[in-house]
Amino acid sequence: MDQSRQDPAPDPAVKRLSLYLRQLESLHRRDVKTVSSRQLGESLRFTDAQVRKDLAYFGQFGHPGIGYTVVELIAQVRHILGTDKVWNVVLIGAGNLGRALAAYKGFTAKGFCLVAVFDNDVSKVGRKVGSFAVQPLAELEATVRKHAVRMAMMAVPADNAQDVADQLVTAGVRGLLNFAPVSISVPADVAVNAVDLAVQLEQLLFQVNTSAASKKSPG
Amino acid sequence: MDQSRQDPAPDPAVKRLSLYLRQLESLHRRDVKTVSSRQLGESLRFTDAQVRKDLAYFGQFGHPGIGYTVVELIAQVRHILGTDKVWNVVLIGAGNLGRALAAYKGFTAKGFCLVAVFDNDVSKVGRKVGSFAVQPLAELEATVRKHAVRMAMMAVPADNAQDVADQLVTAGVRGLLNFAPVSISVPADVAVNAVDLAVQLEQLLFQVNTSAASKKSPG
DNA sequence: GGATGTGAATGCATTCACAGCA
DNA sequence: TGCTGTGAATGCATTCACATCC
Repeated sequence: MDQSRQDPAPDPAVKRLSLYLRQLESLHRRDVKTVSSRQLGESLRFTDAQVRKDLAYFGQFGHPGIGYTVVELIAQVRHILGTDKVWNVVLIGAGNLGRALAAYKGFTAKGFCLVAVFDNDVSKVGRKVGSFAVQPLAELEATVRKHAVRMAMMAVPADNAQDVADQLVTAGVRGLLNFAPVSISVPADVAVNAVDLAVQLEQLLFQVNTSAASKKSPG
Repeated sequence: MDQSRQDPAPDPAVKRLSLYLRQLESLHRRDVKTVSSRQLGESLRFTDAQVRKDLAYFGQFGHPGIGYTVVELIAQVRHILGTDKVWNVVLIGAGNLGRALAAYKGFTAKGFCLVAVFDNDVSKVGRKVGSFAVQPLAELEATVRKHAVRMAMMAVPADNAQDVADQLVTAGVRGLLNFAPVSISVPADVAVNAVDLAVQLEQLLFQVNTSAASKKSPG
């Protein structure tokens, strides 16, 4: 299906790929035509060797003596990540965070398309979130099938998270972006990516207090 | 200042510490008294050795033959992370995401205290976000000083992020939790932790498409 | 000269395996 | 027996350094 597979492609490299893409898109908006591995890495605080090796896992995209041409590399990275196509997603949870996610422009800019919003709270069902009427979870499976949804964002209370995850898996969703502050269990063929806002702040606090600062998590 | 420092404490271990704490608090709510390294790690998909080594970086908290006593370990981990004290934070950005963050209960549950909300958009200044009237950034420095604020959450547009970061640093803030989809530059003694929602979804997509699934980022 | 791609070397994190204690 | 704490061994990611090409 894809071109030049070699090694299994290390997981940390994939995480950085998204950040490279973000930089590249920024360069493109500023009409920059080519970029070197050093330039691409510097604002992210990655070494040039790191950038080259990461990209080389997926193919040979550079031009010796020149660097990488921005539009070309953008296309390649999008293809690798899969964002050269549009993917439908659903959102579970119409609380404060859920509504913010529904309104977030960044998702559509990356090619994701929200197709429905769900919540089991009867006081929320039927209310509008953006252009969507909140649906009960009973309608999840039908919507997932109809729109070929493979990913869901979960912005639900901790107590409901496992239950909601189970329903999503049953409905056929293959990837969960979990904002609830609990770890959830899913079958091995389902992917989970967790974003715990309080944990992020907690980790920042540790960095601040040890004042080692200016280390990991660039962005 | 703190008890048993040995090695510089590996960064990945610190990231997991927050997750251990989350599990421990959950166990405590269920009245569980003691927990083994195996039990503590299993729902997070960490090995028992990993858990023991991580905790051992900070001291000797366990009881051979028994495990760790939950309340004891909670206190220790909170002390290590610094969440045994209350920390004041400010929020910049009163858009959709900002308002969701302001309302998020998870922060106060961890001991963080939001003390002010800022935005430079004149249409937002003065409006209420929760119990806070949105202030202009001109008032940032005074508020930071008054409440001894060391950390800020940035939920601002990408174009303003660097400018806002600069102002926060000038005002004396030492840690930034950045939700804007750009990398920002700060002095070496300031910590940045970035949360890019679109990047999270992008990385989930890759996992789903390679269907290797069920790997990293537990939670 | 300037830049990529990549084997080799380094460094770091995880896992193993076991001594020691309850 | 059950479990921790920890040196030693393993495995993996990053960095180095250089052959190669524009």
